[in-house]
Amino acid sequence: MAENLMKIELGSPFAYPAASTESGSKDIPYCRKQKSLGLLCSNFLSLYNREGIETVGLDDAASKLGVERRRIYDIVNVLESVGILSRKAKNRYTWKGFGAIPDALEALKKAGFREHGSAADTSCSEKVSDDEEDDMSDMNSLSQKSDSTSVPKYAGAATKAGDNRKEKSLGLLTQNFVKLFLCSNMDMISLDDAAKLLLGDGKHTSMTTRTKVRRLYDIANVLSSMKFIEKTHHPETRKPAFRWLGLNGKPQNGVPNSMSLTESNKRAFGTDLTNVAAKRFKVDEDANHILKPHNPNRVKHETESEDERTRMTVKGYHYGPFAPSNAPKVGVIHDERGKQVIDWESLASAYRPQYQNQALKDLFSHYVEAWKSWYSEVAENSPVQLMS
DNA sequence: AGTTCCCGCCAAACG
DNA sequence: CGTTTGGCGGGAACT
Repeated sequence: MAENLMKIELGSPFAYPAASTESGSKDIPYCRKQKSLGLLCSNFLSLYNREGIETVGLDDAASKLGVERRRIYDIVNVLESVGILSRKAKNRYTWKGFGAIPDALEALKKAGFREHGSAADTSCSEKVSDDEEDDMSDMNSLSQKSDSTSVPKYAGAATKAGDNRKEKSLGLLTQNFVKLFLCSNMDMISLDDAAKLLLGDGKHTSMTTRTKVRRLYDIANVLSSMKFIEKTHHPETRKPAFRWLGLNGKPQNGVPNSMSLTESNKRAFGTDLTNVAAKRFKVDEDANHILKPHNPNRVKHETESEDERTRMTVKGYHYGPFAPSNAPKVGVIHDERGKQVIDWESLASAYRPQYQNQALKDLFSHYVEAWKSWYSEVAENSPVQLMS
């Protein structure tokens, strides 16, 4: 009997059909697509990404977007992980805007490297903590107390089922997911693999993984709507995976002349701890990536006709100033981090991961190592486009 | 049949 | 105690 119904706000321009218990059924059958987190995120962003906004209330957002509170928490948590929002108080978040993203990502990258500074580099040149100024952005609210933030590392005993709540938060998961892209050489990964990696130690029950993957889907949808990542497919294995786009397809500043001065613009875009040079656009996947170890795929046809948009043309909603970005933005930054032009996915499939739960860290190093050796081999063989 | 992932129950966390 | 947050996983929409 304990029937607990959450009431759904109606009457907003986005009011979803809601489960019409009986009768009625005059309108749309129900379209899952229109209720996706990704779409909700787009709406959320276009609703708040405008001048004048400096705080967002959860209740306000929920009713304006026509969704239950629960959904707002999901959106807000991942947005906060990327720096767009910041929890100010109960029921209230501070709008930081897209301008805060670069710094947030930078901080994540640093944190990521700090955590598992393996890498097994030949010279093992640990980059001393030089870098004057240091991360300007606060240590982020998500960074809990000491303790191993993300990846719990190998731990023989149970991780003291104490504050597991936070360790499993969507926000933390998001950050770790992003770190995966920022700190490793892999720029394409399947959610399943990501789940295993981020699962940390612990026993991998089929169920725990499933749950984690569910969460990753949620995150991926939001990140996708912001164009941080893009869904693709592994070249050989038709397995779906996500590729990191970073700050490539989006304008850095929403408004042309941000009112007053942008206080958060301290450093230019020299950001990158990985050397290498600039990458040019995205490397399309197409049918040309063989796992041939000697594959001189430098030719890279720049066709990129894989665009078949599908611009999620909702009934009548529009994103605000950002999202779509089909046209070449003029003020685009040069790429926040030099990524290799080479696609590492080829060898990835060759290495067919089968790691289980023992060493995620090892796996990590493996990827790096594998890529390195392969890369140097190719580099010697051909010029590769690494122009600085 | 497998993948994607929305819904909302219900328990921590926080007044 | 009531609220706010937000894990978590069933199971339905979508390949």
